[in-house]
Amino acid sequence: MAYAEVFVALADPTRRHIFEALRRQPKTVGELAEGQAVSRPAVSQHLKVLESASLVSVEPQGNRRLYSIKRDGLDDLRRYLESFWSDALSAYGAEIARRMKKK
Amino acid sequence: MAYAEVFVALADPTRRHIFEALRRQPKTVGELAEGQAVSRPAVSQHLKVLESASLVSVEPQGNRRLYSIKRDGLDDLRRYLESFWSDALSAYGAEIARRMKKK
DNA sequence: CATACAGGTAAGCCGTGACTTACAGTAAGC
DNA sequence: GCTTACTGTAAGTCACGGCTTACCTGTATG
Repeated sequence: MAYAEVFVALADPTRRHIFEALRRQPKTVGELAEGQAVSRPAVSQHLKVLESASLVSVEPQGNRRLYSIKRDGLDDLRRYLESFWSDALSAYGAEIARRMKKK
Repeated sequence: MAYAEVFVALADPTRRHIFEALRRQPKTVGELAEGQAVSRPAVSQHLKVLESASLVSVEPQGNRRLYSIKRDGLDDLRRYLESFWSDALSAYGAEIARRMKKK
């Protein structure tokens, strides 16, 4: 059920921006806040949500905290989508079969 | 950018329930409302959101309206995830290379 | 036709969440 | 040690979204 948290986390535009800013390389909170339209505390709060959704991880480095994308954070969501895909396929097959019967 | 709407649409638990209720077969609004904890108008409003996110489609049948899952509705989201996956892979490769260099 | 049924829409309430400012804590530099 | 960066947390504001009730529309049915 972890995909539920992922949906909520990535539904917010600001949070997606932050998440995508981490695609290239890890960044500190200050660096992340520069690229965003909101204040630094707001970024901190968003990072908290992203972290509890297992989408990012932190590594304290002295004074600052380096955030980076958690590589397997999207796996649950991916599996969720896969299951829908197979369902859609089978439904598609059923529809085909139904139409062939009709003819 | 259609994945943004999908994130928002599926971030709500009730909306996910409705969406998943349509996995098996198409249903009318009344049938959907039975399986949910909320009122029928609420279901209608959720269906509106799901429809504008291209996740479901409607087919009026006389008195009632039959909702069904739109098969390619999750494609944009899927592609979005794929791009992250390749990014994560390359980042992983870079990390490996970095560590090998260090040794 | 008139009545009932199925569903979309309007209006209003209310909780939640995103944001800001202000404050607290910890590491670094002089 | 004292000050200066870097960050997390508290408190409070405000808008938005999800829900309900009430109402309106259109289709079937007697």
